[in-house]
Amino acid sequence: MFERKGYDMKINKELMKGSTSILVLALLSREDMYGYQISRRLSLDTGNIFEMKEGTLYPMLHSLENERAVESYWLDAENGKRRKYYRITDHGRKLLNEKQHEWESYSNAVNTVLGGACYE
Amino acid sequence: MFERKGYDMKINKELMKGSTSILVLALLSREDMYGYQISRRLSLDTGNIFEMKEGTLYPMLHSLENERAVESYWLDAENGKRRKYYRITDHGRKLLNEKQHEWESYSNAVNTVLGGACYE
DNA sequence: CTATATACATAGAATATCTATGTATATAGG
DNA sequence: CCTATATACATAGATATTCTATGTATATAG
Repeated sequence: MFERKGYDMKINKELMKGSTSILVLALLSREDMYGYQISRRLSLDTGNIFEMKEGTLYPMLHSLENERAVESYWLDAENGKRRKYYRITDHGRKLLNEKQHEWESYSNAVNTVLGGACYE
Repeated sequence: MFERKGYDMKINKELMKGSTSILVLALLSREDMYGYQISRRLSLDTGNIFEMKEGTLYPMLHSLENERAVESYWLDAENGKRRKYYRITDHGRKLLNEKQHEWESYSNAVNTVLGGACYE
């Protein structure tokens, strides 16, 4: 995660904590997706800023399912692979909405503090 | 941390991870401060969104000092207490600058993904 | 036939923050 | 007078999240 190709941009992995599930829920709010697709889409949408590893993504999808924020179903792809699709639930949408408000409060607060920073 | 008074707004504590040191460095970039003052200021500046606990703040100040991002010195206050002030170093300012760029990339990426979210 | 991409999954390591606790002094309230 | 609260520093251990490493399996490209 956080290995930008070109000019080895490295973002502190810890920044990611707590917001990964928001990202996944946001993607699923638009369309059903399967795990591998989610990880690809995240890299694509963010110019490789986020590269969510499978060791992070799959356990998270399972725990989102446990808390009834998403539901899953299997489909066979034309390429011969089995794909486990995830669909967001009403509860999941509510959760996403809450998390988005949290994120706004949080990022505004960080920007407020950083806004006063002095570099020399 | 993250207990907003009025309408028990609770922000996922995990969101904080990785950005706490940026906040501390940003405050110190403007003026020397002591630990207790930093924790108060953070609460004040962010409307109680951030309430950095002492168990988080003091160890972090120590590790920032270990990596030479800050320096400390003791002063006696007029109220009879001893205060350990922290001063940011040149290295610390460089670090702050880098971390701020990381934060921008990161928050832009999150906003990009959230921007496409659909709530019903 | 071997490497790579796709596709799912789990166990254990690493790390950051929190909770809980400790010390000590000053001040306000009962 | 005594106790609670605020100030001010500090550390040990619990908790939680993500990462690393590894595993399975199939299809396709070279």
